[in-house]
Amino acid sequence: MSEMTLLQDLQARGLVAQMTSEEELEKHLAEGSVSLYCGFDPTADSLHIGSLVPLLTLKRFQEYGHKPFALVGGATGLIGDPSFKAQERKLNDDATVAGWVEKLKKQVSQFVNFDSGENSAEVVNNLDWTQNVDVLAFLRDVGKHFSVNQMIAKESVKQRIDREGEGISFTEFTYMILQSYDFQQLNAEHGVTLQIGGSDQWGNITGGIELSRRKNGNQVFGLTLPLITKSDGTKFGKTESGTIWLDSSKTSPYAFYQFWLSTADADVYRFLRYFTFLPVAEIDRIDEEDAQRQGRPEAQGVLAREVTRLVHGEEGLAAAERITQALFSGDTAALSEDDYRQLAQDGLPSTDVKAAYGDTLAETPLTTLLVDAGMANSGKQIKDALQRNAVVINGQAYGAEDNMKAAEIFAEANARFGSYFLVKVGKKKHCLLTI
RNA sequence: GGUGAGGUUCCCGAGUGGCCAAAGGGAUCAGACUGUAAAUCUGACGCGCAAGCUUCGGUGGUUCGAAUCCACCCCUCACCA
Repeated sequence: MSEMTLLQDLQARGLVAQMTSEEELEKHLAEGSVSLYCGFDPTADSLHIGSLVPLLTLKRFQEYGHKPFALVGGATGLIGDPSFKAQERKLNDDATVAGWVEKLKKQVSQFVNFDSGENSAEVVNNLDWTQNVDVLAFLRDVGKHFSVNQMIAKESVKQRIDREGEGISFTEFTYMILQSYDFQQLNAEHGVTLQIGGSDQWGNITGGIELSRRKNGNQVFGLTLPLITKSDGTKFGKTESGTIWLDSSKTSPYAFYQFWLSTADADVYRFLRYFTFLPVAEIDRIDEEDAQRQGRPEAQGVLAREVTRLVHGEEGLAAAERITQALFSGDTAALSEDDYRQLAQDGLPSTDVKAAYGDTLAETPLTTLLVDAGMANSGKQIKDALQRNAVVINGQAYGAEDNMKAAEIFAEANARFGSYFLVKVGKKKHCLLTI
């Protein structure tokens, strides 16, 4: 890491979408430790990888000596951010949101350091300063600073206002004011002078800058991160099996690792810049070397390792690599009994066939059994796979005629070490069945 | 409150009495080719191994037969007040 400033590093990584006055921000950051914040709204019981860039960016700031505040939106999560959302969203009830807040607090805490003296991180909840504000006071003291004319001109709500067939409720429309109030409060109470967020947050951030200037008389700054896009135009962070969560009980380290490993070539070097702490020069070197080499690039492996380590630690990474090695090396016969036991513990989906079906195993079609095991969404998919010899159990491929032969297939004689069956459907889906 | 437009299978979107489990596209899954890529080609794609079963906002009705017609209700949007 040479003489690069934080901003230069962020820019080299493509991590800056917009910011307020580059020169002044650069100067401000050079003056000493800056307190900054980023908000995370509880919309589920875990964050997903969409929040990873902001989380890692907080960490990047902290590594440069700044003090990060992770804000969990106990209040804003009750309202719902309309920014660039096509539709009005359903409200979640208080208790649910409160539960999510607690989980997010823990999750967010993994990424920043709470024990680094002066610039130790803090976690705050905007419910703390909003729940007791009374409506009239809010309207008079805060609302008065916002012009509806300006608010409806914001790009982030434009499509909801202009577009045929959609609309926006007053509740969601007010979201921007709440977020602005957060910034102003954090500025007043904790000396926070910078807010970062996704590029969709720009409108909300500038609102807070304006409010801090008017109410606190302080100049504060904003910086947004780019929307993560994929070259094929599909949405980042989703796979066939759903969202990639940061919580290991929702997305296992193995599945997480696999997600990154399957990053498209066209995206992988960009993602290395976004999601890892590897120096940009190092990433460029990997890019060049991959370009020279025939066959499989190295970048996906590096990306998967780095990000899995950041989110799930060395242990999670080791588990993910163990499973990957076992399943994709092609040599599953070489696995020891201990290895099989380890696979299940490491997060390879597993089912106890005997416990689940017992005597009815003989009448259970493979289609049902494998759907239950989570290998497909419907029996049709398994049927299709069977017809194409894509169902492989302990190295043996089965066809459509074997559909009703579960009892024979899962006989003890066929099991590895008397109880394990490694099932593969297609090229990438695996699970462990035991008897 | 008034007027108008709508609510179709994961998404978009056709379908206005039988030929509709419902066109087309996207997404997704599987196969070939590969690098656990991309692109391309092939097949699948409501549920069910199958016989068969259940869908077109909801409820009732008309009809031999309804996603399609009628009534009421719910929801969304736009404009007007």
